Formats: sequence, C-alpha cells, structure tokens
Amino acid sequence: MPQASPNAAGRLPDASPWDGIAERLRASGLRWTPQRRTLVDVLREHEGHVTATELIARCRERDQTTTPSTVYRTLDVLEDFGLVKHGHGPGGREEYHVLPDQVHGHLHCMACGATWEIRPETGAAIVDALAADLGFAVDLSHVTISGRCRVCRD
Amino acid sequence: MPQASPNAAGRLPDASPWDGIAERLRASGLRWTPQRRTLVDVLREHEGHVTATELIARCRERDQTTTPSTVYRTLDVLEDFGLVKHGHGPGGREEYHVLPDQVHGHLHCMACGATWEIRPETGAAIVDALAADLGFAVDLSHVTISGRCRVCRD
DNA sequence: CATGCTAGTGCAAGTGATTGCAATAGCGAA
DNA sequence: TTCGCTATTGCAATCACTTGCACTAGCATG
Repeated sequence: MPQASPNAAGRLPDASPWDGIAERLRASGLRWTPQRRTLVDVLREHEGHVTATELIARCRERDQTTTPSTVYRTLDVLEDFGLVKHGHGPGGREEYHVLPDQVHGHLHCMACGATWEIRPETGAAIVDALAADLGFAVDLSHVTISGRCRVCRD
Repeated sequence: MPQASPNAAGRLPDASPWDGIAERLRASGLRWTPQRRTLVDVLREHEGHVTATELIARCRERDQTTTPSTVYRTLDVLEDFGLVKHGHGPGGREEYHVLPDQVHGHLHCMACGATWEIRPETGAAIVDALAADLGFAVDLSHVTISGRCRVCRD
C-alpha cells in the first residue's frame, strides 16, 4: 500500500518535481485545491503514459466526487507547468506523458497496441529532416507515429 | 494559408479514380447505395484535407436525411479501397485526405493552423530512422506531426 | 420479374472530451 | 480572524465519434 508521506514540509535529498507544486501554483496566482491534490497524488505514483480516462478513474478511487471536466482542466494547468505533456493516442484519444524527462515522441503498434518512446537520436533525425524540408520546427512531444513493431510487421 | 494540393493542375474530366467505384464495390460483394453516392459526389469535388464533420455537413446539404454513422461507416469502406486515408488532426479529430496520390504524412502548424504534406523524400527519411531504431514499420499515411511552420516559429 | 440472402441504414444509447455558467472556496490582505 | 476578489469547481449541455440492433433494400440468381 503506497502511503503518501508529508512531502513539501520535510526535505528529502532527491526532490521530486512535484514537490513545491502547490507553492508554484500560488506564485502564479493559481490555487491549490483538494481536487488538484488528488490528481497530483495520482500522477506522482504513475509515471509514464496514461490516458485521461485512466487518470479520471484513478482519481475517483481516491475521491468519488471527481468530475472529468476538473481533471481535464487541471491537466491543462499542469501542462503549462511542464509537469505533463499531452498527445493523441491511436484512436485520437488524449494521452498524457507524466514528467517528460526529455522531450520525445511515441510509436504505436497498430497490431499489438504497444507503445514505445522514440529515442532522442532518432527523434533528432526526424526534427532535422523536417527542418530541412519546410523549415518546420517540430514539437516532438506531441508526435505519435503509427505502424507495426518489429515483432508484428512480418 | 498554404494548402498543399498536389494535383491541382491539369485535371482530366473523365479519368477520375472515382469512376467505376460502384462496380468495384459490387465486385467485392458490397453495394452501391444512394447514401454512398452522395458521399462520393461530395468527395469528388473536394480533394485535399477534410474533417469528418465537414463531410457530414456537405452531405446533408445534398441529402437532408444523411446520418453521421452512415458517413463514418462509408468512409471506412472507401479507406479500404484506398480512396481516402484518415488521420488525426490537431485536436485529435478525424481528418480525411482524399485521393492520396502517394502515401504521405502531414505537418500541422500549432500557431497558424495550416497543414502541409510531408514530401516523399522527407517521409522516407523518417521511415528509415525509425526502422533503424526499433525495427518499426511506420504507416506514414497516419502521421500528423505538430509544430511551428517557418513563418510562425520566430 | 420475383425472391432471398445479407450488406447497409437509421436510430438510439454510450463514450470521450469540451464549454458556459452559477455557486463555491482558496488565499492574500485588512 | 474576517473579508473580498476571483480562480476553480460541478453541473448540464454539447460536440465528435462509435456501436448494437432491428429493419430496409441492393443485387445475384432463378
């Protein structure tokens, strides 16, 4: 049972990017509400890729009164703070990537449904190719490319 | 707004890929219905990129009784025949590309909203990069990459 | 031309995501 | 501690898209 312990007050050596989020919000004139705390708690223990729907479900586990609109709006705010990045999954559904340590795109296998991250070097190659083509500045974090993975492409 | 339309020049009045579509459907055990005719009529005079919503609206101009589900289902069929290709636009919405002369991806500028096609050579570079990375076989036709175009990226 | 098989249609319900609006509640200041 | 401004919430309505199901109608065959 993952029990959240007091974080902001105590100072641990390896600080999480989530620490001080409340203060950072307030510093921008925004507010720290129970609903936002719930979502951040969920995100804190769920790094990687998540769909919006999944996040809503997990929030509701903790707080039955969670409403979708609030979650979506809070995710927008957190995206402004760089704590999550959203993209569109296979079916065009919202998909969030938590704590993007570095900007990267995603690969989605149409056959088995798995998702991979595009490695930085490969991503850079794509960015360069498109810059050379039309002078386009790609936002790699928003890219999801479909296809078939090594295993499924036979 | 720069809208890429490859075969805008020199269109031959009688050599349309849409000709004989009825027969091709029948040859596959499928049927040629008034509803399908309406959609094909709309598509025939609307090459380039269109959203599903826009197509539904245009169909309804011609036939008030048009229902969304039928349009979506017919688009699926036409996609099987290679007459349209669907992808997901900026907001994750369905976007159709009519008569894809060659498989290509799309670029979308987050700032001005314009859409470009990725040139074949550039697309090939992307495909190669991802094949080398994870052995991934990219379905280029389904790719939409967001970013900022030359003009907007200042 | 009439018939039967079944692809296709329309409806209605359902899911995911967004938005307008009135009521609520952070939180900085008094 | 109380007050007031306004960010945020929750609801309900709406949009985009999908799906299950009963009925309709293409069209191949006789």
